[in-house]
Amino acid sequence: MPELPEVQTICQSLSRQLTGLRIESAQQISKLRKSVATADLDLFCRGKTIAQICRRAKYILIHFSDQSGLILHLGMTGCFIINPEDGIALKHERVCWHLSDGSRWRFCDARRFGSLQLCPSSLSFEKHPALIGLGIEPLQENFTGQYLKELCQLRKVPIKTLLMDQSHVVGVGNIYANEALFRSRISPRKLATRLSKVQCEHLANAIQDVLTAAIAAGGSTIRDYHDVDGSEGHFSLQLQVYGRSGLLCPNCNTVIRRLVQAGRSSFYCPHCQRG
DNA sequence: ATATTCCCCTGGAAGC
DNA sequence: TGCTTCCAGGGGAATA
Repeated sequence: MPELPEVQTICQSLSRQLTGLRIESAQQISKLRKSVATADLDLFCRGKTIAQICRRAKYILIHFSDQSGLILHLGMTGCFIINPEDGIALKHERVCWHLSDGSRWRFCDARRFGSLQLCPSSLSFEKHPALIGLGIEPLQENFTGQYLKELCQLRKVPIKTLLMDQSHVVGVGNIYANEALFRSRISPRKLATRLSKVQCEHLANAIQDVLTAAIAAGGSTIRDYHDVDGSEGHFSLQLQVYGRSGLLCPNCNTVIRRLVQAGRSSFYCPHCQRG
């Protein structure tokens, strides 16, 4: 479900609502792809204060004041709800934390592709196995056309597959890979190694532009994604190719096509994206 | 080492 | 109305 803009939006909301609160107790209600037994989770979290919440790739990092923390991933359908304690489990509620202000922070996830991992104070977040192999943050200043060109060199994968590989560039998933390629007029099938310097410049800029615009719009709600307060992301209205096969290209009126790459749908305009 | 394929799981939409 | 099939913002393990 969530890519960088959605995770960023959720992090900002969590940060506003949870920073400074203490965890009274924690409970795992049912398992996720990676999760922690209730007894261990409760022992780990109990009495700790939430100092800071930030994002790395599509992971949410909960920093406690004792330097330990939690590493959360939303998978495809994960979401959070924070509301007054009512003692009633929500549908698909997987983990919950009881907080010092009387509220309950719930991690819900229908498909259970999400994950929860512990990061002890003895281990810095960057060295945690979940985060150690991750690639560059695309909104960082050193993510340039030149950097992307070097990444593409020697790689005989389609550029779209490379963009979605979190060990190279993080945060770009299926929606924004498709949109960035459309904006830079590059075919999703083009082999990474065959991109020119200029195309890499355009693509790096397109990735930054589309992610920035999506963050400003609060992300893209296609079906499941909602912010912590339940609100939808409005960037879905600005999507130009994602999910639009059979509809007309906004630039040239050619019919947008769908193809499958590495098991995921790609959407593109066969006329605009010939490069 | 690096690149596709399959699987994890649930629910909504579309087709018959 | 109901059953079946396909599809979904991710990632990791098992294959080629």
